[in-house]
Amino acid sequence: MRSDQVTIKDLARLLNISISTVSRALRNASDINRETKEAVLKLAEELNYEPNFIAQSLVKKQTKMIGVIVPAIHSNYFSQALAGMTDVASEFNYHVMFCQSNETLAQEISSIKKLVASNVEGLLVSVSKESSDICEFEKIRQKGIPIVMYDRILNGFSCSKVIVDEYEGAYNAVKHLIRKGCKRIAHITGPTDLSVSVNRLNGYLGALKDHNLPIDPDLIVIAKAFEENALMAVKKIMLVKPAVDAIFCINDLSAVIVLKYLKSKGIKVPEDVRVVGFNDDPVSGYVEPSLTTVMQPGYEVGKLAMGILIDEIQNKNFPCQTFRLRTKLVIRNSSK
Amino acid sequence: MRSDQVTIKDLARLLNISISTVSRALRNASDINRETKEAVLKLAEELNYEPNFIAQSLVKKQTKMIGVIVPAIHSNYFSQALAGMTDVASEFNYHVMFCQSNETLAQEISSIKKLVASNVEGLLVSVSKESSDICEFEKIRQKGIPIVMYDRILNGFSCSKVIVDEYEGAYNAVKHLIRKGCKRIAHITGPTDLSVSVNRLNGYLGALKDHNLPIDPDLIVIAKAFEENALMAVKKIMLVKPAVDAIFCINDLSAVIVLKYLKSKGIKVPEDVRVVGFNDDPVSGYVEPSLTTVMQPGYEVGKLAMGILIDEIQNKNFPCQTFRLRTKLVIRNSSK
DNA sequence: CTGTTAGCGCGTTCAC
DNA sequence: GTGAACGCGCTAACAG
Repeated sequence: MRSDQVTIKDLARLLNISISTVSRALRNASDINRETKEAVLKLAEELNYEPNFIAQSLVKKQTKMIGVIVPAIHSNYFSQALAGMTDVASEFNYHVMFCQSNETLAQEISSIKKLVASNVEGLLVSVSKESSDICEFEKIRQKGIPIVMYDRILNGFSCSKVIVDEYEGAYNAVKHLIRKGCKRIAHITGPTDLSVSVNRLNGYLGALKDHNLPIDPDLIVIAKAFEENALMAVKKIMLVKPAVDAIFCINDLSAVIVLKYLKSKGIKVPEDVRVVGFNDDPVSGYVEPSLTTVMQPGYEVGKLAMGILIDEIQNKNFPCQTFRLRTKLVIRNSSK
Repeated sequence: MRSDQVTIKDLARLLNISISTVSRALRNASDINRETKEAVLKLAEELNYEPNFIAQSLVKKQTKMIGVIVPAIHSNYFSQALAGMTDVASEFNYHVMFCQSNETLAQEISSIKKLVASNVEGLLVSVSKESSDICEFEKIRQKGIPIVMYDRILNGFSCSKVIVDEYEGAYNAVKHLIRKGCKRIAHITGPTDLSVSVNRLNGYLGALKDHNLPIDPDLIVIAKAFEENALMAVKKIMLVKPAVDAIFCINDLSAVIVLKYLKSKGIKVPEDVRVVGFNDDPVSGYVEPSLTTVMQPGYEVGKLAMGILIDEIQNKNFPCQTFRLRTKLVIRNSSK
């Protein structure tokens, strides 16, 4: 912090008036002489006066800073969300400080502590894959710091939440496959305790059920670490008899691996097997054939979450609501 | 900011000692009785005391905050850099506040002003495609706020800089093609006033020259908006006689489009034409054939830039240096 | 070793 | 309308 900065004290001295008068003039208070006010403003302009944010924070007890926890910044989806957040924040004159949890609980906790110690006025968090304990978040709330969870939420924790309707997204993806005539639709899912997995799996199951298609447990394969286990999953799926005619994958990167494998085996997509992913990762537009996928509105999630949080900061005692944003099915060649 | 927070005042009152003694105990000062210190620490622990960062900032005149300007957060390269920055920052107990310029000068300037008004101790900036004026940055420097530029730098502005040796990266990519026996190597470049374009083009030219290959102007095609014009560029290139046997593209997304086009025309990669991209975007591992490309160490750029900036903040009058990080050629199937 | 005093830059009473 | 005085939570200089 530069020490040569002009302060209201300087202005007061130069104008031969008191500090508090300067303060009033600057803050556009009501009971102030027009002339003195203009004089102050003029001098402030000339001297390039800028209020000291830190000092203001100290006395007003508000930092205008919001902390954001992101599992992994390099994820396309989360960086979109972050973009939405920063856009809204700057609109309301808030700043965002963000930390990555890198999907570990330890980093998540230490990040939260750092942000809180920096006096953020609110917290936007998407929990790591390891997180399931709400007690750390309870502590924060007890300090009176509002929390809004986005995307990866903790069901046990009561706060406003912004999520994507993954159930509907998965449901529509599978419905699309059914409409295309698919009858043996496999699903590559993730760990059973991850909400992402559960929601998408349920959407898959719901669509099959609503269209009177039997549910074959052999067609549901767990890829524990998503794309890292997708190859094994697709191999397993392709051994099942009678043969599948579609594979709905938990995310795009898994789907890309599936596409590669099928191609290597001479299995034609979409003619023999249709494939659908989830996320609308940029990659899905580039693979061959291009990948049908479920678009999640990351930017909108970020915008909405930040909007809600700022609301909660400004009017305390906001009701906890859960907002569910809708996905969009992006149909490309892998399911045509 | 919560008002119910425990302060050193509370601790002092409860222990019947003075505020400054508490402060000393907490800060682990030398001249303090072991017993009183332990008593303070114990009570602080019990009451869950946490120092008020804002108050500390005000008196110590340091906010421990660093501002980062990123052209576009969703770019894989920049999000990597950001990750590197946050890692180093947290190691040194600094926080990062970041803003996107979205590649516009207006947003860049307003972001900088915001960050400065928030009393960041230093600035890490990668300029937008529109920026060429150094005067805004001069103003910041005059306030005594150190600036380090990374990746997209302004040559006219004197400060420490961290860049990637794109010339060498391009040179090595083309050299690799030459070693593979290519003799008619085309290049899809970008706008002539963009440093990215210039550096990579020069690397291309240098490699041809050093290997005594003629430079054919017909083989150098400008794709003004990179991938958006890549299709036109490759079409043009494929019309040239004698036919090309390799295409070196300014970035991966352009290269992917080139691959698609060649495939659609029944031209085999790498047998008929070899293709190389730039960036090592995740997409390059997924396309078919997988794409040879030049990896830029984004994470390292971020780490180094943040390290230098923190150094400059801590010891004023640091010499301005330019660090040039090396790229790595990632050889995949498109050039095998 | 400890307490007193004096700020950091600003907002907010309260008299005048 | 304006100024003096105080406080936000903390550090630092100085006595003792």
